[in-house]
Amino acid sequence: MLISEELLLSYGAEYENFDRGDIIFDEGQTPKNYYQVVKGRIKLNHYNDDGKELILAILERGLSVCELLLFIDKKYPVNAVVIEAGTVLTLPKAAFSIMLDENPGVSKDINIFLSERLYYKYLMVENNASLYADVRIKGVLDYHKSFSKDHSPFSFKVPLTRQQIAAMTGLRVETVIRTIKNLEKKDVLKIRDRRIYY
DNA sequence: ACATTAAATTTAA
DNA sequence: TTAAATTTAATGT
Repeated sequence: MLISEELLLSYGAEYENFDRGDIIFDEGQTPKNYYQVVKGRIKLNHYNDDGKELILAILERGLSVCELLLFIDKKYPVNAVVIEAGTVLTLPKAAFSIMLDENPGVSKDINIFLSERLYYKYLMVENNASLYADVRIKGVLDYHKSFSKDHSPFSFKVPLTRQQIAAMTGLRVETVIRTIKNLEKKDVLKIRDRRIYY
């Protein structure tokens, strides 16, 4: 949990429910709120000129949605779409700012969180520049596993569909499927009931 | 080595 | 019971 729910509520945050497919904000809109996922999952995406989807991030419980936009005066570069129904805590930008002023500890937590995200973003970009599909896919898997505590092999049940992995790596679903099967042969990951364990 | 297209099958909403 | 996701195969770049 990035910021405790009690603290957010005390500054006027409100719970909002979303269904699968709902849009929290669109690309080009001006950020007005701080959002924190309480339940469900949200993807940040962008469609390039061919109409191909690029997924920038998938956010789950405890994570905030594009919080970096609250510190600068820019428009959203991505859409936020709900992929698993749930609840989001919403706090207007002004109240968020006051909360930070009055709670330096929270401000520091956000710094750490942002730094960590940026660090893994570097790794993702490096991996995605690779010519090899397996390197790109492993980059995504490592990135997501970095959120889990257990680092032992095959302990992490990857919460992504093949299509989502494809949209994050810029590969085709079919390539993702073949590459994942090769990685299983090489004992890099395991597949049980179609789910990937890494 | 990967993309594209098409078609079949499995799974989830 | 439709829609979405996964898989295999054939063919193209």
